[in-house]
Amino acid sequence: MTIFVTMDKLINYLLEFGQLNQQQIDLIKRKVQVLELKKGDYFSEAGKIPKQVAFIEEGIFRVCYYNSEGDEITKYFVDENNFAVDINSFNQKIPSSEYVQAVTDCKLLVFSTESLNNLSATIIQWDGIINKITEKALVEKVNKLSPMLAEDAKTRYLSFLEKFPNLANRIPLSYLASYLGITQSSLSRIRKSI
Amino acid sequence: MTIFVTMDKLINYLLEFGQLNQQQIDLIKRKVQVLELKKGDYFSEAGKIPKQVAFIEEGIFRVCYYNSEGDEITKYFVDENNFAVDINSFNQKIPSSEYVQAVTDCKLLVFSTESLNNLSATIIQWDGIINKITEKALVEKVNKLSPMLAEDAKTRYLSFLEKFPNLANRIPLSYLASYLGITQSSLSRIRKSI
DNA sequence: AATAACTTTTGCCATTTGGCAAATAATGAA
DNA sequence: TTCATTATTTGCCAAATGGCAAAAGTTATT
Repeated sequence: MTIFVTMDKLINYLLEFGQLNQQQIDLIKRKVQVLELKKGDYFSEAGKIPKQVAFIEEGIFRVCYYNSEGDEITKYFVDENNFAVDINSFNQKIPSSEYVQAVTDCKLLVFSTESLNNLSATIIQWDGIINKITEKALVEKVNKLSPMLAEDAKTRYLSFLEKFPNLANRIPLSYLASYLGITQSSLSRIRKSI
Repeated sequence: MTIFVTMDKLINYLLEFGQLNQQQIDLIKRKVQVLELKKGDYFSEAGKIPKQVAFIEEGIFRVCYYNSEGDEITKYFVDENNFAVDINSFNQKIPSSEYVQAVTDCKLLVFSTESLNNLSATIIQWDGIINKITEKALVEKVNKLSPMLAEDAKTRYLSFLEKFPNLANRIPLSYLASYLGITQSSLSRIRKSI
C-alpha cells in the first residue's frame, strides 16, 4: 500500500516550467521524500544531511553566513512554494560557507542527489525544467538585492513589507535586520515610526 | 577568403564549461559577429539592436535602470571576458526596463538570437554550456550584491577596489556611486579619505 | 505562578551619509 | 589654445544610522 501524498504544490510548480505526463509525474513523486523541520533546525550544515534540494511546502528558510567581521548575515529568505537552491552547488570545489536554517516549522519535499541524477537520466525535460527554475530563482534574488542598495533603511523595510506582506511578522527582528543590512535597534525604531 | 579572427578569449571561455571539438568551434566562430561600441553607446536599448548576447573581449558594460524615484541606478558592471547576460530574457513577457551601455570603448563578439537557436540545435552540449555560464554569472552577481548590504559605504568601496582593482579608475564616479548605493559626493569624500 | 532565557525597545551620543550649491578640475571640440 | 561641457571636489548643515547598554516585553520551562 502506498501512502497517499498529493504533492500538488510541487507538481504544479514544476508544470509551470515544462510539460510532464502522468507517468513522469508519478516517477517524480516516488523520488521525493517528505521532511519536516522545526523552527531553528538546520537544513544544510556541517555533514548532518548531505546537500540536497528542498521544495518548501510550508515554512520559511533563511540562508546565512558569517562575514569577515564575524557578523551573521542573512543572505536571503526562501518561502513557501519555492525551491531552496543551494547557490554554491555550481561551485562544487569550494565547500559552502553558508548554512540553511528553518526560520519557522517547515514541511519540505526533498530530492536527494541520487534522485536528481536519476530523474535527469529518465525524464528528458528534467534538466531544462531545473535550469529554468534555478535561473528564475537567481534572477529574482538579483532583482531584489539590487534596488535595496539605493534605498535607505526605512524604504528597504517598506519594500520588504510590500513584497512579503506575510513574512515580516513570522521572522525574528534580528534575522530581518541582517537581511536588510541594518541594526536591530534601527529596524526597531523604523518599525515604530510607521 | 575568410578574415582571420582568433576569438581565443571566447573559445577558451566556452571550453571552461564544456568540451567542444574543432568542428564545433569553427561553427561557433562562424555564428559570431564582431561589434565595436564607443564609450557611451548603448548595446541594448529601445529597438535599435534586438536583444542579443555579447561576449566582451575588451571594455566594460553597465546595466542600468531608473528606480521609482527617477534616479538612474547602475545594477552591475560586466567586464572583459564575460557574457553580458540579459537578465530579463527569462522573463520574456515583460519588456525589459533595463538598458545596457558601454562604459568604455568595447570590442564585442555578438550572438544573434538566430545564431543561438542554430547552435542550440546543432551542438548537443550548447545548452548545457550556456546554462552553466548563465548560472555562474547570476550566482556571482548575488554573491557580490549580498555582502554589500551589510557594509558601510567606505567598506563597499574598498571591497570593490579589491574585487576589481583595474575597474575603478575606468568608470566615472557617478556610475560607481550609483552601483555602490551612495551619492557622488560621499564617494568623492571616501576616496579622499584613503 | 515563578524563573530563566531570549527578543525587542529605548536612551544617549558619536559617526556616517545625504542634500544642495558653489568651486575646481578635467575633457573634448572648435 | 580657448571655450564650452562635463566630472569631481568641497563646504555647510540636517538627517539617518550605528554602538552600547539598560529596560521592558515575550516565551518557554519547571
